[in-house]
Amino acid sequence: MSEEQQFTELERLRLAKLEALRQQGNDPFPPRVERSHTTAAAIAAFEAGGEQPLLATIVGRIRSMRLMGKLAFAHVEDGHGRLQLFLRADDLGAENLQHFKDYYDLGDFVEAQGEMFRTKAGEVSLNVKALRMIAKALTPLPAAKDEIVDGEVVRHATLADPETRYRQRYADLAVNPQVREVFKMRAGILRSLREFLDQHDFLEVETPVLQPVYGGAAARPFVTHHNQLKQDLYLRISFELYLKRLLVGGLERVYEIGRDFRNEGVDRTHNPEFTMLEFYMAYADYRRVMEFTEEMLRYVGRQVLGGSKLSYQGHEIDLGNAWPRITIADAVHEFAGIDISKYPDVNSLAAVMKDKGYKVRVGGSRGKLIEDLVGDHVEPRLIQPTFLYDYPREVSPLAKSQPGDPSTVERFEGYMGGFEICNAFSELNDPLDQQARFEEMGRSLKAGDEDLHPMDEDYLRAMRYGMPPNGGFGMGIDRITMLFTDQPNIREVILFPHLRRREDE
RNA sequence: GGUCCCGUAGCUCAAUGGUAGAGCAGUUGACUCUUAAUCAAUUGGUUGAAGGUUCGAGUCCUUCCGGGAUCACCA
Repeated sequence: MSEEQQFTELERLRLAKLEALRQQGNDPFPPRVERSHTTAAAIAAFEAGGEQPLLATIVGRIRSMRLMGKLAFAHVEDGHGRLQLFLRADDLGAENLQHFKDYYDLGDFVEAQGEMFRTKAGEVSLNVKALRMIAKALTPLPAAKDEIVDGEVVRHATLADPETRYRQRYADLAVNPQVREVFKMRAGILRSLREFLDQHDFLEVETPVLQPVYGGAAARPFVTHHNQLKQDLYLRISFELYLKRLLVGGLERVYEIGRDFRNEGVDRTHNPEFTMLEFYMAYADYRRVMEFTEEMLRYVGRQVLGGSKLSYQGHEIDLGNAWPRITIADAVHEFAGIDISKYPDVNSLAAVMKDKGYKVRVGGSRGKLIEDLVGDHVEPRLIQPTFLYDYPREVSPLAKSQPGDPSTVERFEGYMGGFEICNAFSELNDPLDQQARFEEMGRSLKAGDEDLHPMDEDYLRAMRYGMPPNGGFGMGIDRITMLFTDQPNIREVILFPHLRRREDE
């Protein structure tokens, strides 16, 4: 490909400047740089030191320029803030100022040395005595202007097209400071979850991503192949069955934070790969796990929000209170107007749903219909943190049955902001019951084929050695991050979300 | 996968079926306290792609590509 085709007109202009710098003996990408202060530290040191002389060498990216005859201003941004450069012919030398005007562009990384001072307009700035290019930007950043309104940087005409933002996240991050904040918050959430679990004697573990048998959730997997072993492998759809093997092995409290992969539709709350937290807690039941969940999210709120309140899409959500606990039966009764105890079989339930004008899936079990009722009529109403509990047995093959009610299991889901954020149960630890459930599930799935799950014989063998009673828990990190950062779309909290490949990639 | 909406300059956006434009960025010039600097001039387009209707298409139609919303799917 020729240079003409490879570069845009704007890029070719910058390429010429880069070449000119090289001709003059200035490496536009030097291997080492000097930095005495971050921009924020330089400003803080100047403010703290009264008006004492303060020499500083700062580095960063040029975000704005205002060029005059014998004077120029520029703002440089680094990871900590921004600092105005003041370049005056008298101090820098007329030739050096001209050099700056001729060869430096928005987006370039520079190293600037000088003395801190306050401009007539009152802004703490660096009176530059020496300036050096440390990384030339060939492509202009897709942003225009900064404005300071009440101390906040407002960026005008910035990159807004979601497709470009996701495909070129580097440009999005470089240009949209609020996007950087989302991912700092995400890191804070992960950090505080680990802190909380570590403080409660949990052991962080790592289990296989490539699995010979997938399980622990209902989803189609991605399939791959190991050449030497001549064996198909699946990217995990959950960690559950591996983590519970560890309880058999005597690890009482374990957790894993990692990636799950599900070969399903992509939408506002689903990405094919997503980050999950699962923990398993020996000798706890699902009620203990509910309390623990409340504590854990309260802790995260304190650490990353500094309190218990958050705002999600116009709703005020408070993590500080005990979460209301509603059985599935009561919730469906209240929000969908159906008393499911009166409809003990799939046909009668389907009939009453039809009477009420609700959509009824074909071939669904009674449990599946109840889940649909929850999804359509209950879930969207659960803005404040809420636990729904006691789920239908046939949609929960890994959960322990409710004593005295074989139709439900000890399972709960946590809801917030109108969607599901976590799923937990008193884990089934009876190997014979588990085998029966797998077989039952195998039969019902065989009818609809597609999602036929192979039975995990090794998991059953592990259970036969004896698994302590335990409570297990899973939570989508992406959705929690959506809530904490007030983002309506999961792609906004995933650095490089999955998009269809384009021809030019 | 179904339905609806969108794709115009590097970025943000205009343009009754009738000459493709503006602001910012860029380029040239002026300017020693600017901060969306200002002032003057100016470059930049296969309107996502390919067909079709029409005297004439950014605009209407078809197909395709990509994105968004929504539904379906996600025990």
